[in-house]
Amino acid sequence: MVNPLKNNVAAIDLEKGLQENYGAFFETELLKEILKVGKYKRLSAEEVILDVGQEIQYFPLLVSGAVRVMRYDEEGDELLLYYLETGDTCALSLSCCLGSKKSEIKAVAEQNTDLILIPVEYAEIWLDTYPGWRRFVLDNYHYRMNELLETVDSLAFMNMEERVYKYLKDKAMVNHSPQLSITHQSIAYDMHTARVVISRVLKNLEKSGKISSTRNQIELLQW
DNA sequence: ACATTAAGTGATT
DNA sequence: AATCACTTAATGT
Repeated sequence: MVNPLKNNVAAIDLEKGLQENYGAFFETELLKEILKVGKYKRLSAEEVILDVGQEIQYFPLLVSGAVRVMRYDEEGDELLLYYLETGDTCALSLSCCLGSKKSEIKAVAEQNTDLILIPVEYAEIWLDTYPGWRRFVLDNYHYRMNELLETVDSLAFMNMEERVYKYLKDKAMVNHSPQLSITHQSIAYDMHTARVVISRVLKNLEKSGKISSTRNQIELLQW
């Protein structure tokens, strides 16, 4: 049985979240359609939204929070690709759905996150019917591509210390706080390297006054 | 008090 | 920059 009260609350959240974050870009008709077919969803931190090999059924619109998008191999070694923040969507989702392919990535909630889920069949049709939607999807594609290039650049051209520092800055950015609750091990995981390497690099960053750190806690002193 | 987990270090490749 | 082997420090029960 669906609880009508709970449903009602979700409906209000959906409308509010939609208006605040997307009201400016989308046509009124489109907003109405989204209200009709979109589903509101709350994710708690570290909840897995999508995993490799999963069929993509929904197109996500971030309303609050952040999502990290990562790649991993057979041995479970991971690499962080980029974050999605409020007002973003995962453009990869669309390219996947169009070819009805399975997901190439894993998406995990970085914090508690609210999103609106659009069934893919609508997302595809709207490309033709709403210029605002098309613009939004293409822009997002562009942003994600740029972030991916940034990640590739950091892998190819930056040394470990620069990479770790960038990682910390990005993380502070999406979490809106220079204080990060994180272990050396989990950084190593995200950056696909060994914990000892991270520990040593962090020590250097600390010596040069860029961060301060204690167990499970790193603070960026300038960013 | 003891076990577990996080972080630091020297030596080697 | 990665790996090994080990130590030390912080924390949970």
